Amino acid sequence: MRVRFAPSPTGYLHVGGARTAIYNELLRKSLGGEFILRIEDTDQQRSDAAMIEQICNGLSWLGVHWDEGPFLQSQGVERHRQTAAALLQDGKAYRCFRTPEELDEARQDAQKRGETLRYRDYFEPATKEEQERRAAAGESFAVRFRMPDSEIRFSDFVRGDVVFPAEALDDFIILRSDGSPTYHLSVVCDDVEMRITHVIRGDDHLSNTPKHVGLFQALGAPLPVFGHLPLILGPDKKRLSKRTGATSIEEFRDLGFLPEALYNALALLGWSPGEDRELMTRQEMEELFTVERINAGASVFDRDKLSWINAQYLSGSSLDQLMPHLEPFLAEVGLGDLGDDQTGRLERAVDLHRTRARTLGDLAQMVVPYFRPSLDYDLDLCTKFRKQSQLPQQLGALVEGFRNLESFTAETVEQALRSLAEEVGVKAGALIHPTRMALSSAKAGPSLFDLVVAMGQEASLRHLENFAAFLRQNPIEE
RNA sequence: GGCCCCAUCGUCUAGCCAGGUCAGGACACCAGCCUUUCAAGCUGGCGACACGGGUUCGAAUCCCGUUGGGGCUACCA
Repeated sequence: MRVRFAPSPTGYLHVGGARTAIYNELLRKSLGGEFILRIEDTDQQRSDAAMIEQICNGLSWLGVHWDEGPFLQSQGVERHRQTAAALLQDGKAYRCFRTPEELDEARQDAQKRGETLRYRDYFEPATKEEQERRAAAGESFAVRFRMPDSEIRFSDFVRGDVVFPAEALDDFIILRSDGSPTYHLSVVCDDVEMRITHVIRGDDHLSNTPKHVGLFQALGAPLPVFGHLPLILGPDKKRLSKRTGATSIEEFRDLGFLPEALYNALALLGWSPGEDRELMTRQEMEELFTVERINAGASVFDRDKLSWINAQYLSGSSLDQLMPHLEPFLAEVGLGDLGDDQTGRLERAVDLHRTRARTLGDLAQMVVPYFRPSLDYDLDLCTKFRKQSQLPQQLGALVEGFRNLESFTAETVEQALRSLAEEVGVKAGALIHPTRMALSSAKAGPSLFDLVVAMGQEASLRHLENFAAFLRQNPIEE
């Protein structure tokens, strides 16, 4: 079996395209075969080389692998033209000498009468002899495919059997008057050439499929199996657009989502393996994937669910998997050149905070205090502590207690803090909370004793001393 | 307008094809537990078969219609 993902490089890789690519890959993996990447750049004006690279990069980042390509559709134009010529020769297509203006006018007239213009009802194709005579005389023409005069039916594994009555079908252009092939001709030619067996693409092509079926038949090529994926909607239930949030894969990457998480989320959008399975490894998805379980209805892309899935991957992945993805975000918060000697501390810190983060950006932010020589404390957040006149000296005692510890572990640190609390007659919490503030300038976070150990003895003492000094300088008298 | 497609909690969905479980799960939200705090985790709660007709002892499930969404109707893809 051979599948293809065939984006047109008129824009970046968006979530809809990415999901189509994912389903293609999943089907390929579950059935075995080849996955071909083909860039549909027949519209040269709107195609852009930078976009092609962006699409490939997006797929690579997501972890979608293709076996062949990327092939540029534009490289096949000569072959497509020859196909059109053969169709013309066989009388399966004909030269159309009407100008676009003429057609436009006829269409508008029909519109006024409340009708839809059907080319083949209004314009009798010229006889073959006349066609050749006028062409030889240098008259400009487009090549129009003669649709069969019968209904077209095909089966779609998402929709079931789809029937288009003969009256709804019309002859359509396969070669423009400048000799360039149109999309419909090119896709079919390439799908035939590449021996594609399964065509998975967006819903918007469902109505185009009868044209393609007509072409496949005229070419005497076996029909591939079709599957048309429903649209992905934004939270407003309208087609996903930039107005309502991120739409490109790169945006999601920059927002701090892991590729595995996005892949999982996108796979679940319109497909479900049943049995209430949601979080799956790629291998599990490949094993569980069947086209029969793809939904026909459009679905809203839920950012909250993606965030949750991302959080699950953030806490579930190994540090080895996680760290490379985190790197760019560390750089963004000024932690780009931490030196190898800090790797251990960094990993401990990441490990401590990963269950608290939803995105890589969150995580990078949380880790910042571990690598700052001193922290800025927020006066308002510290109001409570500033009112406690005994606190600076208690923290001083804590510094001494920590300094004298022979081994610096969560247990020994906890013991030291608790015994000091008992000594000075306060609850442990009365020392725990200011210590957390001292070390992280935050009022909440991981278990304090884990935090102290991850911070390290030297840095902990330094922050504690700084914080005590800050409190002495900013007291609130009561 | 014509043709084609779609319709279960706010969202993603299971169930539909082979009618018969309090319509199940997840996200979000709310509450409780855990706890030095915040998360995570655990427990519970809230919440849906778009509407109207049929067929049937019985309909989310089958049929028809309505409404609402979407696509195509290009010498765009």
